[in-house]
Amino acid sequence: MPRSKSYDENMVLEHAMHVFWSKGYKATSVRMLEKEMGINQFSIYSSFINKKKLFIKSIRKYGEHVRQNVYNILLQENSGMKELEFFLLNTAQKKREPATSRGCLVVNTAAELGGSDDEITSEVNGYFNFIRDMLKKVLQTAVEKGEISPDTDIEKQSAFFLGVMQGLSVASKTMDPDQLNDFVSIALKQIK
Amino acid sequence: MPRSKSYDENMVLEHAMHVFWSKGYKATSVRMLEKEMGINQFSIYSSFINKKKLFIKSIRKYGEHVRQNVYNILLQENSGMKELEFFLLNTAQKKREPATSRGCLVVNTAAELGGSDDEITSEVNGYFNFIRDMLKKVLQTAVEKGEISPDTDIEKQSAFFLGVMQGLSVASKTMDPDQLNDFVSIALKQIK
DNA sequence: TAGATTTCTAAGCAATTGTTTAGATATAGG
DNA sequence: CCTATATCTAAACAATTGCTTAGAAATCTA
Repeated sequence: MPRSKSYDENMVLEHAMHVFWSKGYKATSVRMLEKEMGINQFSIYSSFINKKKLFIKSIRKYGEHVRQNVYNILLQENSGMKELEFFLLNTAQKKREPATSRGCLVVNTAAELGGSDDEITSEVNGYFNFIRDMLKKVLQTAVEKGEISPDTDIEKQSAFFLGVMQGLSVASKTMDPDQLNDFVSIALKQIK
Repeated sequence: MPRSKSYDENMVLEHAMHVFWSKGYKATSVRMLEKEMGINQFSIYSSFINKKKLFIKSIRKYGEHVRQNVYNILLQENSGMKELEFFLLNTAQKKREPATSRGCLVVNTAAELGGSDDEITSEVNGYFNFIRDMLKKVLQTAVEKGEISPDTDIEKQSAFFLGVMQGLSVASKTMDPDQLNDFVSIALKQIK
């Protein structure tokens, strides 16, 4: 009997994610979301309840996005040091593209909202746990492949590379490509 | 003939800086600034023109603050590797104190506002140039003292440690003290 | 002490914020 | 082809935003 939705919740959520990614949480108004998502405020609230819940869903969507388009190589079963090296040098080089100068949505969120909201904080922590777990696995594989020393302290190194990636997100907005390259190169050289 | 100001512009600016530091630019309202600075909106606008200009002055004030209270050791003429090591391990350990979980105001600003405003962007860049120059000098001294190899590429290493410090600001909000320690330890070990 | 001049108080401004609501519109099942 | 029910449009909501203003209060010079 009911009327059917004229939009795909998954599609409009992806648009919302990009707005939050570009502008940050506070600077994104519901009016902007309306335009960018292509649906009315009523529809936003009926699908996502309120702005904060939409933001949290956007962070999750961002997680899906990077899994598929950014960390896909690192998430492959046999990815090791070569892939990590390629990934880091590659993201350092991508600086010129404006899409990269947005940095990481989750790093931006951690910086903007700090620990001011519990739900958002736990979402942020969940994301970084995922990144660290991914790094652990990559480093473990690298050891098994003999690319790095079997004495490598994977726990410490995964914390290190997570820190480097967080720094990279900020640095991508403030450093030129050469400096970014230096930063990443030294981070990598250290483990060889 | 005129009436005299009942507040010290320098004092109230310091209070404004702390509000921006804790809450970020967008999340800080002029009403909050009124309360925290202890003066009326009229006085805020008569002394600082508008919110953005007050924010920029707050960033500069933050620069003074860290020069005197955070980087004072590193800024001493003969500071080298020992001081850099002490500084990094120390800030990694200070995590439990809530004052530290605010991260760095300028990193937060870079993340929140990206390149959305030219004046603010150039203020952010100026700050990071100062940090990198400070690091260069410290590393140069470390070479002269024989603490690190004379072959050290100071340009690259200063970019690296700047990136580490930017990462540290984000990580201080998301990592536990042990992980922070691991992050910093590896960053330091690499140069020895 | 008088008066010129600035600072302060506090109310008010229009614009924007997140969120809600009333009524028109469309659609699937009987 | 109805009609129940959900979706949409668009206007409105109170609260808050950054900023301004009119008038009262205070102070230094003369």
